[in-house]
Amino acid sequence: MSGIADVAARAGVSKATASRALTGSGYVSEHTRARVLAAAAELGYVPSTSAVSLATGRTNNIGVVMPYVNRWFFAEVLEGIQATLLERGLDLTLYDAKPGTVGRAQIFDDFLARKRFDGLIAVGLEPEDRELQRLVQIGRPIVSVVGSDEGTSYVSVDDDHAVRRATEHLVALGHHDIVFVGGGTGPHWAHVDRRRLLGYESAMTTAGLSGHIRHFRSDVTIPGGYAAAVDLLSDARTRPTALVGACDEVAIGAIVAARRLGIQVPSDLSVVGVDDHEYAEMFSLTTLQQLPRQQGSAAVELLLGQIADPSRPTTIVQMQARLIVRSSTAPVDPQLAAAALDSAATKA
Amino acid sequence: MSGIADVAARAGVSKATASRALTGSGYVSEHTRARVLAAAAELGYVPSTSAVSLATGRTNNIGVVMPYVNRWFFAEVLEGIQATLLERGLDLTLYDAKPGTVGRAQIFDDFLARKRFDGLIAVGLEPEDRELQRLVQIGRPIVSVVGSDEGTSYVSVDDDHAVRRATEHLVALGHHDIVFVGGGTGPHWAHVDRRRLLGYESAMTTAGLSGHIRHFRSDVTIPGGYAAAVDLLSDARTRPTALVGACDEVAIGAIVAARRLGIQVPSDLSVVGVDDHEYAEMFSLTTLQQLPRQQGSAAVELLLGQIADPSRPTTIVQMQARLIVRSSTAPVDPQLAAAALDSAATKA
DNA sequence: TTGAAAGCGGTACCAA
DNA sequence: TTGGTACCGCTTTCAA
Repeated sequence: MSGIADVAARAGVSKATASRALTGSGYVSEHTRARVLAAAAELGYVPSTSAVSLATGRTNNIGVVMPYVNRWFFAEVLEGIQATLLERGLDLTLYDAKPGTVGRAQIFDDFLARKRFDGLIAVGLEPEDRELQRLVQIGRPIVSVVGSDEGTSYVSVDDDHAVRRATEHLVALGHHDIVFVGGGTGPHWAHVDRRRLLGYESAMTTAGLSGHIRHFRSDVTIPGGYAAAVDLLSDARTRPTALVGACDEVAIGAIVAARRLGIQVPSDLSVVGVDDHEYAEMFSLTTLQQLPRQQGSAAVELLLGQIADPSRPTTIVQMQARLIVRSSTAPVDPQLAAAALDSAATKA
Repeated sequence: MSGIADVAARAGVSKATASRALTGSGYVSEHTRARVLAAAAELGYVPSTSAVSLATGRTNNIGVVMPYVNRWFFAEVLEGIQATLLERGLDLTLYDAKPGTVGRAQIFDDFLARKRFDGLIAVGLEPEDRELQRLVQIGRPIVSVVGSDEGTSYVSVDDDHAVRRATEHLVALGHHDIVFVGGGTGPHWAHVDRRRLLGYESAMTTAGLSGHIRHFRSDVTIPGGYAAAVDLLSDARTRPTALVGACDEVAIGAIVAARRLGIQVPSDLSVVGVDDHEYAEMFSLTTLQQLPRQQGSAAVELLLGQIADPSRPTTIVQMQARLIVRSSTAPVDPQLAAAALDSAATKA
């Protein structure tokens, strides 16, 4: 528990000089610097973070706010952030702000107001107006991951492009009956899912399949996708030949459901997701890979830049998802396609 | 950005009185207290955490160290911790210490030494000796979740009991050929898995089935369980009639593998896990439920107690897992049992 | 019951 | 290049 005064005394210099030597700011002769460093090492000196913060106004800590930590995407982003901060010697304070909880209100009203951080990373937050206002009030740099239009810098994957690409892949395989699954089961859609739905719709329209546009709501989890797919696939008459999951979790749930129902993937049903989830490989899932760790990492870089120079303009980092073809997608079965045409004809 | 001096001025009292009124320590008349509180509210006063820490020596922050944040159990524990800390108004600093990384060494050598926390919760850390030493050096209260013998307080589920119970359940259904899957694929077993293996072995021995004891190594993840099960189940001659997963992830992976191989669960193969993972329901998995959130919550309580009164003795909270029977387990098929007997006879 | 003042452990300005 | 010293913002004796 020795302080800088002890180090200074041991090195035979003043506190001021010791501080300069230790922080590397200001003039210190090589000789004294060495003495001070040695003394610090001998004493096992560790600066008091609160004293440093109080004196400098910097906390060397970054706040991370996210609504979940137990979903793959969020956990990955968190690990990416953590790893990058670690390299920079910065701490990370986590705020778990689940929508609609008192805890969340408390985080926005009390915790964030304490400003125990130099900057904030908001992951998939989708703040309400009141919350957004709070965020702004804090007056610290903010970077969002999967940001909506918060007027802050953000990094995210190009959702429109990703799902468009996914849909095109299915279209290229001859599919027409392609349904989009996701969006949650609550009253309103999550922004990400909304954007992805639009990507699907525009790809369908471009392909001249606007008449086939169909979406089916599901929680964006594996059990959610499973439950939705059981509903969606049970009736052979309305069963699509292909399915786009709002994310891999939904897609995986759908694959599990299909198998349970005796529907072969990909011969009876093609499935594509977005994420490249850790289980994607095991389920041979064709997907659009986004790299959440890199997004986390990029968010840190962006934020640190903003902290270093607050006048830096708001920046957007848009990453492109990459198509990974595994074996959950296949050319549409001619018979199925014919059947679909028939039923379409019947309807008409 | 108004400080306590502003509040004091506005309330027409001294800083000292304002501080007393705000923190609720020491004598303050009702009248002045009200005035101070009102002034603080009007100014939107928020105390500077670094100043408070510097003056009191308390950070109002808890450190959490865990090797993963993207595995179900850890994420759940983390959420439990977070929620409980939130209620208490405490911040949480996360340290993601992956075994064998430079980041981990850095955490132990630099980050933890900064002591930016009043206490530490270590989740499934399994520290090496050097690390353990560091932990002790810090001189702050520590509580472990899934603790090994660190000489600290800890909370965990009774692994031996859980797996014993799981095994007994299978034995009661007439199974003899029961294999334990887990332990990771690395050079050494994780402590938890080791304890669980022992529980399995002792249950088998008690049931007079010591000759049938068999374990199969697998990463404790869904893909890990899947891969292991594919190996284990492919050969019909060595295929067990029942399987105990070191955790639900392994068990779920095994179920997925079995289905892929055309092996019916539970008629051809009974599977039981430990956890009650969020996917357990969807896979109808019979399991021993442990409640990681509650473990996280209990860890916080324990830690806060220790912080409030450092002389408090080391305490162990051992939770009991509860058997939840779903439909991944069934009485052993008489034919399979007979076949197993035959092969045993052949071997003998 | 209240106030003055001395820290808490650093940083940084200014003078030497 | 170094040292003295005034803060940073709050808590906490101690005296009034």
